[in-house]
Amino acid sequence: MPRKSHRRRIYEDYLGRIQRGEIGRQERLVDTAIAAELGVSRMPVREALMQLAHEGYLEGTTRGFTLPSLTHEQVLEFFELRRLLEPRAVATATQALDAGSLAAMRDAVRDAESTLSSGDIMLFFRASEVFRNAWLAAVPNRELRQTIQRYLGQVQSVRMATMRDRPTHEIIVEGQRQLLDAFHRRDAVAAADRMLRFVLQAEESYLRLAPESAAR
Amino acid sequence: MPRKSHRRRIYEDYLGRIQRGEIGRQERLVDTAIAAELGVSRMPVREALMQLAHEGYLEGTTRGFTLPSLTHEQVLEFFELRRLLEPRAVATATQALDAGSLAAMRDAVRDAESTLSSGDIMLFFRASEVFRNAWLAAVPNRELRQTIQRYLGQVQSVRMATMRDRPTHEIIVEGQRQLLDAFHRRDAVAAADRMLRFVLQAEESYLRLAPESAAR
DNA sequence: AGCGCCCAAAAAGTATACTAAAATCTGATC
DNA sequence: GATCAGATTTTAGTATACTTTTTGGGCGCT
Repeated sequence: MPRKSHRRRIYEDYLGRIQRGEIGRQERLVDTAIAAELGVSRMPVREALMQLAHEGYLEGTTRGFTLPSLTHEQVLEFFELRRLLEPRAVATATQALDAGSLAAMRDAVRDAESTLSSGDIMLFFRASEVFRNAWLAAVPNRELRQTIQRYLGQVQSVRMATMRDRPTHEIIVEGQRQLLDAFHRRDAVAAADRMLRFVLQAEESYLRLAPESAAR
Repeated sequence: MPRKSHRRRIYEDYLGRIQRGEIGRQERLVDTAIAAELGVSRMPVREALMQLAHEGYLEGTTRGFTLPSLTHEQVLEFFELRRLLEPRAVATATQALDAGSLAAMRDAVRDAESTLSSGDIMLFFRASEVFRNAWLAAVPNRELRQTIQRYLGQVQSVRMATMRDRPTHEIIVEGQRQLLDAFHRRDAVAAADRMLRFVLQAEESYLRLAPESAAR
């Protein structure tokens, strides 16, 4: 009777939770516990969790699955990938964005701006997700898009942490404003340039906030 | 008593077969059949095959796992990724290569040159693998390396096909010669430039040999 | 109290069995 | 001869039970 398999539904459920930052760093996902909660057997749960692990969203330990613990070095490595891929990605997206995506990004930037005074970090976080997902969905190269999505899922917790920092908060909102402007003007070159600057600024923020220490 | 799990051994076994091109395009990998052959149950085999599918090395169909069937568009998308990542990757590898890797690449280029007259395509193919794996292993950025490896596994069949073409054969050997020269001189800039040209040439070869048609 | 050893609990791994869905085959009907 | 319905087979999906490995804790020893 299930049009989608249990495995697939559980996979999508937990992928969403991870991407929305709903899984704590110390939380341990164990197949038997989840299976009992959902009223299914271990196997579909186990396979869903293993799939998430294979895709880098979780880390399999000998005592349940947890969020991957990134080292300082790994975070810097992801920033190198971002520098290489994201400028090109936004450039190609600029030429493919439709009116709906542009409107969604306008709303997202407005929400993000409002959090500068309200201090609502969770809204800021969600608005940033909306903004990013909107342009990312417009990237025509599917493989490029998936590659970016893969590592973005992994650095979720790092982004979460840096976004709580006030100067970083302002930098991100300003970056989104200018990217949006470039999108509206269909200026792919400006978008690429701004995105590269954006990534470099994010890296600086990270280095300033996490000097030497383990990345979380 | 198995130090490694069945799943892991089967995974590594079939990953190797795929990467060495030992799996035919029409071949269907079915867990029950493999399990019977190996004398184990379905589950470890199933999980190994699913892991390979999650990582892009196989495609799960309703009738067993097969090699992924790439569309023309997908192949072009992978070439875009290669243009973005591989020049940077070789540049950083240039500065990290040790003597052993350099020696391995010298031997590989020598083997590849010999196949220009002998026509031994399989030796040429293996030598190219050795050459590529040698510099790839020296890329310090682990995430970058893994990203490259992921898509290289998928375009295996396309590479196989283009390498049978005589002009392409010559282009590849010449590219390897010049890359090796840059590596020896520790000239990261030259290596990056040559790799970009190499990827562009490979793309041209592909377009010439597979005009419009599905990529198999 | 500190140390190690052994045992029990927890979780991964594997085996087996059953169910569901999809593809292929078969034969009847037009 | 073509086509379609149903049966059969093949394979994926799930459930359950058993085994192995790992970990943490208790217990005795010094």
